[in-house]
Amino acid sequence: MIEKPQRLLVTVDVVIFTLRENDLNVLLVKRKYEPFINHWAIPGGFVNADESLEDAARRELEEETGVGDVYLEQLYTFGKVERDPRGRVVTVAYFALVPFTAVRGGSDASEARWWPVNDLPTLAFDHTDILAYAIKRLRYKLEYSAVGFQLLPEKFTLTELQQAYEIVLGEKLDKRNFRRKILEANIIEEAGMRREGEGRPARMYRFREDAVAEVKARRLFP
Amino acid sequence: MIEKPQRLLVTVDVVIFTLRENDLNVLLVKRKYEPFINHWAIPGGFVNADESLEDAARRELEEETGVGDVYLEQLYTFGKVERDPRGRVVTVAYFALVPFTAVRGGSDASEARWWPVNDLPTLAFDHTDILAYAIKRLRYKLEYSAVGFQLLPEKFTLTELQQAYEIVLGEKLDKRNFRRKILEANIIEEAGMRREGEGRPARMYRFREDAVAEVKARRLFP
DNA sequence: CCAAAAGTGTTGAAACTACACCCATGG
DNA sequence: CCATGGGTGTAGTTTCAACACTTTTGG
Repeated sequence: MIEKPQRLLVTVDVVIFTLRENDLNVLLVKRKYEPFINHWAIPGGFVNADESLEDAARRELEEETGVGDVYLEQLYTFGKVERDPRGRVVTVAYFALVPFTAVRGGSDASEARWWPVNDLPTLAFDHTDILAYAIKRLRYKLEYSAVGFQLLPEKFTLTELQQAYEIVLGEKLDKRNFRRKILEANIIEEAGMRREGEGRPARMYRFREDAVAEVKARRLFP
Repeated sequence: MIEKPQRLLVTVDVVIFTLRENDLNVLLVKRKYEPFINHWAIPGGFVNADESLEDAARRELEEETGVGDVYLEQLYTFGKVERDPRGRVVTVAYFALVPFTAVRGGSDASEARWWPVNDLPTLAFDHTDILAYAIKRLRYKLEYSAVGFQLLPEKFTLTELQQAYEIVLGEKLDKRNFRRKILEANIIEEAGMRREGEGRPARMYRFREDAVAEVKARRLFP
């Protein structure tokens, strides 16, 4: 029963989310080669023998966005035999949350652009499945934990945070209840008292470094 | 920047849980070769080029337990560079829940035995981490969803189900509240009215095939 | 009739939802 | 002084946890 083990191609794909133009957006790259030439795809690449999976994912992320130190989480590993027509490729999918303000154009020469998740092109490979799963997981996480911040700049107002949640979850939230829950969860702290703009100035907040982002206790939102 | 992609060794490891002797147990195998010879390890093996990850996991599961059609879920993919001293090996970890009654001795020649999760030997590779994560995830899933059934035979009493939850979660639960929540969740149905034994006969239940096991709504248990 | 396990309801506390007005600033 | 967005409290409802006794069977 002992066979010589076979080595497989292993890639990481990174679903990169941001908030842009009042919509949840995802970064896709246009493929320059067959198969699926000119189709849009989730950015990704092969894992080198001398780098961990997460290192590979961060490398991809940074190549595409210029951003390294953002929220990155392993999503799922996709390993159907026929998922790549060129041969057996296992892909470890990650998802990342980046503040749009932090993005610098990708250093990579590949053509890349943001797509609203509600208006996507047809994707290469099984990337439609991967993206659908990533969106589902993001919504789920937002309901139960506090990762929403990761889509915003370091400092933000409660209204901006609420808008982020509303965009991702696709539903309106009650202002008073939202603020109460966020503040009671004790995951943000004040960061400067005001800001420019119209109307009454808002308090700014930042994520508390010492806070446990995983608010396991109960659902944060309905 | 285009390099020749490197192929990696990919294994699946399957953390197999069961209930046995009033304890949560996990199946481990004793390694017959270096490295970590004579250490205990999570059962696993290489993924063949012509089988999906889940197929490979089910193959391992069946080799060790004789059981194929049980709950199996992908856990996480571990890919640090140095996790295997022989070289780069990425492992996709799964966890399985099997009713102890269903287990037939492994067909594999390897020495295997059940270990209570509270009294484990030192494990090979990074398997201590993998197992710790699997236990955490199992507890978490049990609180929020209804997978507890998967550790029991097809038909079971509510008392047996409650005991299963108590063993995994490591805490006593209130009988009346437990029954109310389980029955309101609408995931089990009656299956024969009674059974032999001491005391008053109990109703038997089975999992409802048409039920959605993922009870997303709210925590089932405190 | 006794031992053993099954089964069943209620009450007070906590959490949740819905809801409308005043506040601070810039122009 | 007005337009704009920021900020705040309460009441009714639902959910939750805590708790003890009666029922059914076998021996």
